[in-house]
Amino acid sequence: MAAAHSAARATLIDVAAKVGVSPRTVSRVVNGETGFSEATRQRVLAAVDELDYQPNLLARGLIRNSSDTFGFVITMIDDPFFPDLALGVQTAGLEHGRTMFFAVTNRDPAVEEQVLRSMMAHSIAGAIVFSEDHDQSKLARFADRGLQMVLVDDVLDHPNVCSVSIDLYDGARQVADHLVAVGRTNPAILSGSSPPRKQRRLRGFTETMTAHGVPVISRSVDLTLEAGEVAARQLLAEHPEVDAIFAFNDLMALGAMRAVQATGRTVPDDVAIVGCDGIQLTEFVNPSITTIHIDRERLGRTAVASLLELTSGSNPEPVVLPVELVVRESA
Amino acid sequence: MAAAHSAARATLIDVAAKVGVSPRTVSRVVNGETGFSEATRQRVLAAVDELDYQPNLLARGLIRNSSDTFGFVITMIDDPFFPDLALGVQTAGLEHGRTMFFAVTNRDPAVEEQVLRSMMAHSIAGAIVFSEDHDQSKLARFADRGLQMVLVDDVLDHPNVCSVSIDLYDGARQVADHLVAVGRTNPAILSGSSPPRKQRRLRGFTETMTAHGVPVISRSVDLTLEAGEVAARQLLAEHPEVDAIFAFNDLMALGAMRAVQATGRTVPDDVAIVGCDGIQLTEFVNPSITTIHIDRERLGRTAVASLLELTSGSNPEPVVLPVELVVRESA
DNA sequence: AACGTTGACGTCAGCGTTGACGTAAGAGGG
DNA sequence: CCCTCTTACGTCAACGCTGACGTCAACGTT
Repeated sequence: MAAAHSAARATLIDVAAKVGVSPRTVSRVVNGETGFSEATRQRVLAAVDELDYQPNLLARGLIRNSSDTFGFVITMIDDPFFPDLALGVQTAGLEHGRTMFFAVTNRDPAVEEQVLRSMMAHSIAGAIVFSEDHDQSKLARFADRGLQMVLVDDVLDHPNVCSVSIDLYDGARQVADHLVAVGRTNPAILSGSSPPRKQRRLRGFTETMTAHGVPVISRSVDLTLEAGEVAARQLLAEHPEVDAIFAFNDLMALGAMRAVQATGRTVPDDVAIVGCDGIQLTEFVNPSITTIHIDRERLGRTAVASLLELTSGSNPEPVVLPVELVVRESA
Repeated sequence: MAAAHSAARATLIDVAAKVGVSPRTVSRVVNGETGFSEATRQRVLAAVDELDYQPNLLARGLIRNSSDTFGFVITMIDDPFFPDLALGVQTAGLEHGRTMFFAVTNRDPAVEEQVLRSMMAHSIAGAIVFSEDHDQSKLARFADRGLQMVLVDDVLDHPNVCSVSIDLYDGARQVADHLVAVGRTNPAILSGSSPPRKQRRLRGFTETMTAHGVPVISRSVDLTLEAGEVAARQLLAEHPEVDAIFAFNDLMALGAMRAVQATGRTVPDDVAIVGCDGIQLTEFVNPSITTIHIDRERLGRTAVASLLELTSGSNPEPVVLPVELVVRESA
């Protein structure tokens, strides 16, 4: 079977031979260093163009012990939150000419370990990671081994790690205030099965409700539509008085809404529904879903900016992006 | 400004020194070659474990002139079709221990060029590409330079290229048959602004309708929800007799449905709506959308399988996956 | 006993690049 | 005219790994 037919890629040596200089000089021109005349520069560039020379990034990465590539690791991809985040990461990365390794862990710690190891083996410059590592020991170990990381919606105190998060405490507070303002008195929250440090939504909601003198029923469930539906059905069976459900993400909110409607109740008249993330879906279902809007693309861009800072040697401030409650029909 | 704190990674030489053999022997063990005793193997593996040795994939890629990494390039990511495809690609890739470069082109040919060049500079083994290159000259040029590619839903006759597609001609035929069966006589199709060779949906629909003696109104529009909405509004204004709209993808179908409803018409009583792809959204809107279901994850897995074949030297058969019409409320 | 064969290693070079350092020619200063 | 400095290069080694090939002891064969 024929191997890939390919005109062998031109190297520095080929370019150098063509111009009649040493490879080192070509390297200098290509990398924008100094130490060559304008005339030489022109001739080198012409040869680069003619031979369609492109630096071998593996060789460069090998001596520099770090490639220009970064990793992007997320837990799932069927929640539109993540594609939107990925778009921001990709766009910002491209603007800086960076190539990106990509992996979905399916919330499996073993997979997370595998992909981070693999990325390290490729000498990535750093990684943007959305992890659900419960104790952060794994992340800490990678950081100890020298992997620089930007954690999305998570924090870890380590010189190789910085953080980009979302002000979900405030978002949840806004939700609570809104629900109280529209007269709800028996709210429930479907919180995600995330690590406790990621439960700012839960704290913001319950603490604000408590301040209003309103008790909250809380359930911890999987972050999927199906889990939201099942949980809401049980919730309503056990607590028929519930008149508002705040879900950790929009998919769960949609699931909850279906459960509510399946019991013959009306949204929002009988039960108000509020989601979180502001994915496109929330606009198009009936009734449309009130949600905490997160600028996911901006979150991705910010993560890239922080990573570039981190890998260039400085220590970026943790970022916390603001959120906005978008009131629609469901609450 | 501290550089990344890192315990220098162990190399073959470190492992060899620890065991008391040559690096070449360690390499042999690590790569599962032959030529060492079982006792040596044990000792090497123990040292590998103890030093947490991981091969430097840049160095390996440099000598082999090809890394174990492959590229995955798509045009957009806000259409859930692509995340689902990505999930299949990622999962299958991971099963084979492959790391994946990822890029979104936003249908910009310049970006497509940039990312493919960048990936080639990283000596990727091959790429899975969903392109909208109108004339395929760019793809052909990359193939000529030696890049092995699997095209998704596209074909190109070149020894370095193979293809994984979807039987959308048949899908469109099923749609046409169904619409005729439920008594529609004035169908329209919102086709995408894709290259002609990707218009099998259009041909399948019109040819089948023609066979039924039914004329078809056709519009070519952008593959987005918004474009679908605008196009359907115009269509209904100019052709109020239209009683069925088949859209190239589900997002356009949803846009069309909104336009229909905005004119006071009812779906499906006044106008039937059929989409394509079978994204989750179609189940949850009201009315739920009849659509051609594509197994996107399988498509992704298949693409990986073909790429692995292609890069290992054989010439995989073009694959065409079957589709299934899922009849819901909208038609 | 001489000889080929096999297994289990080791040696060496080189993939393409860049860091560190060397050098020769010209400019500028005293 | 000598000395120093700068500019514009070139040389060499090394990054970590593996392909090609060499070596040496143990074994089996005639």
